[in-house]
Amino acid sequence: MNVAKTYEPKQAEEKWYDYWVKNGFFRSVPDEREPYTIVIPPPNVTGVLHMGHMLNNTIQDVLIRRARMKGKNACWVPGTDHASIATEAKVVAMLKERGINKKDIGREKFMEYAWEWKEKYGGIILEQLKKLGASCDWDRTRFTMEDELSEAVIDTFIHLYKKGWIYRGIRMVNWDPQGRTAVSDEEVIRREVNQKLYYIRYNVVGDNEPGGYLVIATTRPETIMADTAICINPHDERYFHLHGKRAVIPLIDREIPIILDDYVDKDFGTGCLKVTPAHDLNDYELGQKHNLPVIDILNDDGTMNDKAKILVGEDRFAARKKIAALLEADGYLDKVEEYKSQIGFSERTDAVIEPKLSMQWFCKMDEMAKPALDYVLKGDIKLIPDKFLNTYRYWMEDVKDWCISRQLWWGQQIPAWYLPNGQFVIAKNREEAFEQAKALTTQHSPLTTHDLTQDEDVLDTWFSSWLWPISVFDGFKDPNNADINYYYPTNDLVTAPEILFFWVARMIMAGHEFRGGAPFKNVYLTGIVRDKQGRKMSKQLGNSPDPIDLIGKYSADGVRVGMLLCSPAGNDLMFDESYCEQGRNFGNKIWNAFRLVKGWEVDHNLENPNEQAIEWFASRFNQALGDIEGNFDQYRISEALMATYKLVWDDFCAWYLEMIKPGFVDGQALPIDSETYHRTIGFFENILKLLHPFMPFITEELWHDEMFGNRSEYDCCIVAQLPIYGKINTQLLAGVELVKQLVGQLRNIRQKNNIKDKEKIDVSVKENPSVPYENYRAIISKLANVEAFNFVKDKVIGAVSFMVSTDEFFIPLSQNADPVAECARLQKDREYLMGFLRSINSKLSNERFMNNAKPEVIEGELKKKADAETKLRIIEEGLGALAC
RNA sequence: GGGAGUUUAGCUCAGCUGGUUCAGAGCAUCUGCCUUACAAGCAGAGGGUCACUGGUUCGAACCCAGUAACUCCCA
Repeated sequence: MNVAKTYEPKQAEEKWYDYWVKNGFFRSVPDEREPYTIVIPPPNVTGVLHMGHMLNNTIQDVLIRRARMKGKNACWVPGTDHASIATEAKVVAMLKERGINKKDIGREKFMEYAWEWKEKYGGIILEQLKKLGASCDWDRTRFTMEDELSEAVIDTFIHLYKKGWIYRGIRMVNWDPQGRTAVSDEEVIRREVNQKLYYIRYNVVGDNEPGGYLVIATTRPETIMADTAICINPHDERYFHLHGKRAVIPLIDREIPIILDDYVDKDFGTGCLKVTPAHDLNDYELGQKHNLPVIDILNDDGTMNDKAKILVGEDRFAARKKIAALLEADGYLDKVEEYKSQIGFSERTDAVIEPKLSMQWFCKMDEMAKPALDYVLKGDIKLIPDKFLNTYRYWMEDVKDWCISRQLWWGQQIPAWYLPNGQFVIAKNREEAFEQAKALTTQHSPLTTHDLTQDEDVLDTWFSSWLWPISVFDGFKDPNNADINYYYPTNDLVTAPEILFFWVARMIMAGHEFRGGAPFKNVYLTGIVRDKQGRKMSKQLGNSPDPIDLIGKYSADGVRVGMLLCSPAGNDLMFDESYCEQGRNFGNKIWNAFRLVKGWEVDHNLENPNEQAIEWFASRFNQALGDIEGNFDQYRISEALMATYKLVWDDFCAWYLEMIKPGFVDGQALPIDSETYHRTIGFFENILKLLHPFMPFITEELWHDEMFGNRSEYDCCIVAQLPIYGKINTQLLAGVELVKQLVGQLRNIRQKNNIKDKEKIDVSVKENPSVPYENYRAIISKLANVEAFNFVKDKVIGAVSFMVSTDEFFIPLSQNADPVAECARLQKDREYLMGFLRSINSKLSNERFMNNAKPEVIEGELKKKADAETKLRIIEEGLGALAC
């Protein structure tokens, strides 16, 4: 036989992926079958595959392949999002390298470069998914910034604006000075950072005494020039003398009022709070309340502007150091303390977020949040695992308006058009805007289309993504088309809990608003992939293996299995390469089982000696099939995999194949009978089907081997129908369980007594055992190399004895068993059994137990008692025979 | 500071409505094997005070209360 000893996955992976694509197995078009739909969480178009994607997409592929094999019309829609901040940052960096400044070339030219970038790098991540085996319908690949999807975004904006749900307003936003854009609350990552708390003296006007100053504590001394008040708690006795006074900002000598508000915590810092409305959210609110002016001293890039009066042009962090020195030099700095606090960082650029007042577009959430919450509460949409329900509710009940504008170019430009007088209209294009604008203006001031200027900003990428399940099926352009009617709502969504709110929740809102229903039925939330030390895998830390390297090392099937082995739903997974190794080894095991069967020669004249083994495995297979189905129903994918793994490795390879495989005579392999052979091929084929969703490549490779017969072009594992649940012979299953225990005992005794596997042994069992062992003679003698299997009336003196269930076995050895050791063993067993009986008897004699316990529990106890008593009697006989 | 979650074998996890002396799986470990499918393997074995303290119960890994550690979310 010239089949390689180890499985070589490389060629198989390429060959079969191409074959699947070529034959259109991933392709889905509406037909009369039941649809099963997944839309991919669109990865960032400029991104590369990381471990999180691997996990996420492996799960989706398992689900989609399984659905396909259950006869559903499975459709997995792939695509990418345009990731405005990340992509724009990359394009800006590329231009910078070429010596080009974004501002110099203007919007249009910039967009050309950006598209060029997208065309060049945009496909990478999808190509990588193919390596993993992802069976997406590539003909349906979408991109959130392609024309049709962009149109959907603009139409949505206009729709919501007309409803009064989109408005423009000045708000404190999270400003990313590096990306020079506002980012949403969800894109801010808070981290605890060691900082310094500066204690700064402010002189009090009209108080020239030596102690005529107050002290404030701040972590941001560079913002003192933006102060517009000092606030104290009206009940703070220390500061009664300051009521109605004014203070002077050091260095710039500007006078500001001292105001009173309960908001100030008397115990924090000095009890005096500097109020800087332009640079702190709480201060802003305080400022609104007290009608304070707003002085913004920072430029968009985080440098000081001329309103700061000093340190103009300095970066905020440089300014902080310098101002501390200036304050100290002039005697305004009381002291500096170490201080720990949470600081926000931009998820995209990692820059420290600057609270900043700016004009932004917002989408009102309250009305949309309510129905979106109800879908989940009522169970129309199931979160898996359901522990996320609480978090979801908590967030949705207190949802803030969504800041949807971004100060970028890469994205859909906001369809707001400004008139010269500052008024604006919302329209799909300049012409429509002009029509609307005309209505706003008086006849005396004629307007031309060129007088309109479009809003410079673009929409948040999530404002595209939230439409994804609808827009990929052109549900906006053509709300009644065949695709959306067939595929939508989708079935399962597989994503990370981190984006439960800003993606999942908003998709539900969009589903309700635009289609009047939920966009999917189940949301499977995966965990975060962490390294062995529990750290989140990230590029910055460099603790993430390259998925493509992993595939090269362990095969795509191996990595898929590796990911799933350590991924309980919703819990983080501590990834380790050794799981992939386990996956690879599993592939090799399957390969070798195949080699074994392939090597058999069939003799049609032979009788089938393996009836029991065959019937047993058929039952065992059906039993496992039920377990696996149950696991999938509950989305316990890693358990479904483990059940499959054990079925294949333990039951099929270690037991079944060993039971039936022909032996050797004089170095000559014996042939196998035709029935056993064909039944085994059938089992193997079913196993390939069961394995396929997890390990698509090796199963497809083996599927096409001639051993399984001739296959037509479209007869592929990927579209084979999963085996149908058949009947289970429970008696047979129970019998073989005992046979397996017996074989285990025999092997154990061999090892303990140094009996070689090749050396035959005789075994006797006491008459009338609980299982008809004579039926299993062939199996037992094969698996344990037993010569004679006898039934005896009495104990065999001098033999090693042991028990399986309540049956007593003897192995006569050439030299008699050591009576002392035998005695000790029996005594130990007796002790255990007596303890066991005591505990059962105490239950059975307990009135309350007898009154309260369910009848079947009591029955169970009685059965246990009877079994234990039988065993105890046998052991005592044995002890008597040994006279110890 | 508020809320949620986790804690079971060396590691990663199961353990459904309390009911076998109930503690289980995979990997890792140890021992013996290169036995003509597979050393990426075969056979066997060892390993746990179910975080801690108390309570409810005839009976608790499971229910309740408190404590500790870790993780996440929100402020």
